[in-house]
Amino acid sequence: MSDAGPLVLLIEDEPQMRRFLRAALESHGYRFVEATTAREGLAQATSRTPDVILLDLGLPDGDGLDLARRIREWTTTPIVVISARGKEQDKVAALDTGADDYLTKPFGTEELLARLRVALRHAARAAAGDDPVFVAGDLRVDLPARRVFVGNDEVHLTPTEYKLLTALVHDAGKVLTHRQLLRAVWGPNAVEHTHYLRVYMTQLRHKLERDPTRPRHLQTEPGVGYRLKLE
Amino acid sequence: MSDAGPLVLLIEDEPQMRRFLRAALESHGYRFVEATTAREGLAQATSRTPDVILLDLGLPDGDGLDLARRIREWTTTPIVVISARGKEQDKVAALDTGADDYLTKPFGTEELLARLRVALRHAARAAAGDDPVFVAGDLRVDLPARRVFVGNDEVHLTPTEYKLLTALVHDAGKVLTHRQLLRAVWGPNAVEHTHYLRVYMTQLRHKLERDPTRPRHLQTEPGVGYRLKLE
DNA sequence: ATAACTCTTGATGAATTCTTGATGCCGGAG
DNA sequence: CTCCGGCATCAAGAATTCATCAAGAGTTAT
Repeated sequence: MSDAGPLVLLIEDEPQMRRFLRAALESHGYRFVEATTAREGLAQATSRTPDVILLDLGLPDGDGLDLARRIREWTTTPIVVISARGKEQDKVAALDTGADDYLTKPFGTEELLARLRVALRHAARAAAGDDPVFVAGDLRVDLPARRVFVGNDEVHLTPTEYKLLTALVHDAGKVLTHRQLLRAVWGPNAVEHTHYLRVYMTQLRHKLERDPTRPRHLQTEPGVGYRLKLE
Repeated sequence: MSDAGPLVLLIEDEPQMRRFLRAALESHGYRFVEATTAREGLAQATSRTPDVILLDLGLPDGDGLDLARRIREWTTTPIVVISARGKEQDKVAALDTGADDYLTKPFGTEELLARLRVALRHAARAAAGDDPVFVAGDLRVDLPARRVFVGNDEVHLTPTEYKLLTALVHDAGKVLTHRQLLRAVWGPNAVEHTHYLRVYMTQLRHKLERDPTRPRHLQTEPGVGYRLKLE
């Protein structure tokens, strides 16, 4: 966080609300970027890496929740949702999707700013060691771009392969049990299908390891699970 | 990762609201402690180290905000404020004092629970960085990552070896009887198979001790059991 | 509708781990 | 001094868990 003020990404399509928010932020030393669609919002989130994201759920293209989910795939940047819908169900859905706070319109400037401060407080505390690009040896996983490289070559992963890899990246260095991985990739109902894991680990190794027989990154912990080796 | 459910400290004096919250939490697998005064709340916060604190601002003795401030002096445990006062000014004051969320009465059970989940998510992420690691001399056991080091070298343990070691770590310094260890590792049916213990203690010593003949960590208590020496 | 890609599932040999018995050591008791 | 019980160690077969190949089912894109 530079001394130029925290950077807020504002994803909002209504011009009136945008003007209101712009005024509130500007007068309090925040820098901000704007986006008026979900697509644009996602692009800005990846390219500008804001300190906090202010997201209106009622966007013209696609669901705001979907956007939140997409963003949460690779970053923990706080998302503060603002919405006209005040139903409890809406709040629960947004918060469980990964939003960190939920404000119902209309709301006061001061409350908005206070909740933004809370979000930034959290972000500051969590910021240490939160690199959206994982690197270990010749392996590089770019979460925001959803791309994977070995050396200089990009490798294509299927959706399942990628999910498995991100699960490992998320707790890189730690041992993840079979159950943990299965739950993360195939959902809570597949917790017993250990065989899936074996098949996909072999495929991942064939794509990511120089010598799949002697894995340097994707290590198996016999009787326990797997882990992604750091360094 | 205890499966007993997160521990909530509930600081609330109104009996009716307390009953409501108790029901909401209980039916969702939370454990909780209660306090009805600020003084008691502070005491519980320090002694029980809850995962999240649910704080009503309208306490009989002293200001709830004061309590929040006192708690924030030494811990970042999430504080979710619930209050009858819905003025913007109140919210701002609470949030800036260190509260992580602010709910105005009346509120729905589902929203409360969702916001609790958010708070716990934050706490979990904040805690993820620093693993509680057991250390004794050159022996280091990182339980969350399931990794064991001797000096700077990581050693690989089989599931059974690791279970045995964690049983000893769990009561480090104390003597564990043969029966206790056998029950912990092999289950209640193997309580007689003392031989298992000998075999695995030998293996553990070979992996963890500089000189397996003269163990510095894994000490045998003749006729009783074994213990992991602290230091 | 077709083709290309992805996921699921079964079969098989390889690798690791667990169990079990045999053997030797040491100190105390007879 | 010798025997005995508790302990440590070694090693081999049994049991479990893994890696890998391949084929058919299911999906998605064109």
